[in-house]
Amino acid sequence: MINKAKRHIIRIVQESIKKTYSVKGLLISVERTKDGKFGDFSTNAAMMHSHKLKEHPMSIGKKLCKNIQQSLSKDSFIDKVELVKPGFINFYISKRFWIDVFKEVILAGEKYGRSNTGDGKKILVEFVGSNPTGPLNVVSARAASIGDSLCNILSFNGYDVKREFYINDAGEQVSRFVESLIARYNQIYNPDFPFPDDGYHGNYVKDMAKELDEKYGRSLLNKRADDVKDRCRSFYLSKILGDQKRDVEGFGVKFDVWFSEKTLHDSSKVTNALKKLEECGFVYEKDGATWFRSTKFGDDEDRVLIKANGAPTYFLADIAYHLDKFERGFDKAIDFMGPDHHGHIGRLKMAIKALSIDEKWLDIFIVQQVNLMRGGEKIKMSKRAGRFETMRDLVSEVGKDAARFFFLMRSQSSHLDFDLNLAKEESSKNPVYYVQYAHARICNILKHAEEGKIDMGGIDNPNMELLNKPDEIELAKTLAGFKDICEISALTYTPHRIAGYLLKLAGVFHNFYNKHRVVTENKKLTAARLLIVKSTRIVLVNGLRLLGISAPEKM
RNA sequence: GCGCCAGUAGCUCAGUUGGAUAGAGCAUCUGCCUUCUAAGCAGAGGGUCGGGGGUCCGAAUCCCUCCUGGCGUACCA
Repeated sequence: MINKAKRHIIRIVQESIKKTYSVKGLLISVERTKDGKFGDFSTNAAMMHSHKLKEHPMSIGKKLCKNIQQSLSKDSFIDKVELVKPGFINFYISKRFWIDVFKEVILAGEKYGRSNTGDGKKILVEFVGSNPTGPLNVVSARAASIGDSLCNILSFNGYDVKREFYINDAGEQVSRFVESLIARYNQIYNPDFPFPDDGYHGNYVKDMAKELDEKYGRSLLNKRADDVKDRCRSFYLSKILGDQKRDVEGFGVKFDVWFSEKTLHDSSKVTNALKKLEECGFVYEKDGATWFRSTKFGDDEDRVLIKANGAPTYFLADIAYHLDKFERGFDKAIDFMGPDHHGHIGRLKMAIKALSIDEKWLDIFIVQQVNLMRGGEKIKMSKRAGRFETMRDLVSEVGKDAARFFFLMRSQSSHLDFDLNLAKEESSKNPVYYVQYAHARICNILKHAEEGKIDMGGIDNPNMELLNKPDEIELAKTLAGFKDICEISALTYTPHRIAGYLLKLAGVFHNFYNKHRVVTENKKLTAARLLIVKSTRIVLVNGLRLLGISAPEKM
């Protein structure tokens, strides 16, 4: 709808330029105005080209404007064209044009807002992935909301999207965890058994040791160390991954692939990646270790790929992982990483470059930290104390909808203060309810209309001309903007725009609701207004679905 | 020291890639429920967009510089 208008206006302006000036190749842009007092669309053509044409913007604008006005046919959907102060040419669109949106929405239904900008491109989004050394925390919850919602949005725009969870089930941290677990297990029988200095202190390790004890009893005490490690490893991994999977699914996220880092090592993909880097000439040996010449790409120092002890670093494994993604045929890969991965990003991109993969193939975003607040007080998060920091506790306290919405209101790159009291509050202060309430209200109107058994003679084709109140037009314009928002949000990987849009739409609707009754004695008007309300509902539902948030019919 | 991110209303944050008088929510104040949900609406106050330069017809947005905060700067992940 908006695109249609935009294209039309661009053509008109171009023709007008052609008629007035002989200069060729002048680009013009037409934008939606952000304020209604400047009309609906505007072009800055006169200002943009005043330099090239060596003429004052207002003077150019005057000519163009006059031309355009003359060329408008009587049945054009452009009501008015005017030239304003610095040189903007503003276009006012007729009410009739906007009103058509309601029918368009109803017709498209759950498809309304979709686009095909993705053109079936295969895109892999990796998010949440973490060390399997404990329950998922609130930052993971934030990443889950953002990653999942972005995937929804990308699919909505015609991309072929896969969600992937990377399990860091190899390397140092896992060994450390196993050591901690073995220590806790031993402590059941011998309280003096030493606990490793760099071990995991959380209480869940003790709980897990108890479960281990339930399964094996004393039998592990006198087994070979290697054997014990293996058993503990697989015991705890399946346990923790099971928990993480449940947490994530309880949050409404379903991953297509749970990718194990260990399989990269086992399948020699890691060594292959190293070989490729070698072939490209960016690898050398020093001090018994194998290094990546990242300084060639602007790094401060070169980075280790194979440690002196012969074990590959996380860095090398991650290179192998991304090479694997590339070889799986994805047109694009997106990673969401935790704040602690800051330094890693640049290096990973360097490695990608070294493998002569297009830099633009990989985009990496940091999901910033979350401060949990309660009544203005920051809750101190400490892994040791194992206090309120897990995704599960968060969801059980504030609910999936509130948690997701709060995470999706903000852009992922900024630090977030998450107020638990506010998220829990069932009141006007809580933005989640604000949006959901709009939906519930609509459902109630529809129910009311049905119960009233109002006979809608000729309801099949209500007379939309009856809709001419400013609030109705405003609603139409807002609904028309949904598609643009979806597209921008997909193109810039910013799901929070959808949340922002929904808040706006809910506001416009609440305003309309308070000023006008939908179901009245006036049957024709009722029929037309029911169409408004139904189409608003569709957009609310579509938007909430993109965020993974429910649209309750009653509140 | 170096690198990345941030600094916008009392608080928490948006700002569609350079547009017009910088926007929401919370908090504060004033109105609105015999009529489809008041979890709502309308209105008011509140700003040197961290400071200073520069580019441009036009800057919160781009460039330079300084100040402040967070994080990173491992043969951890």
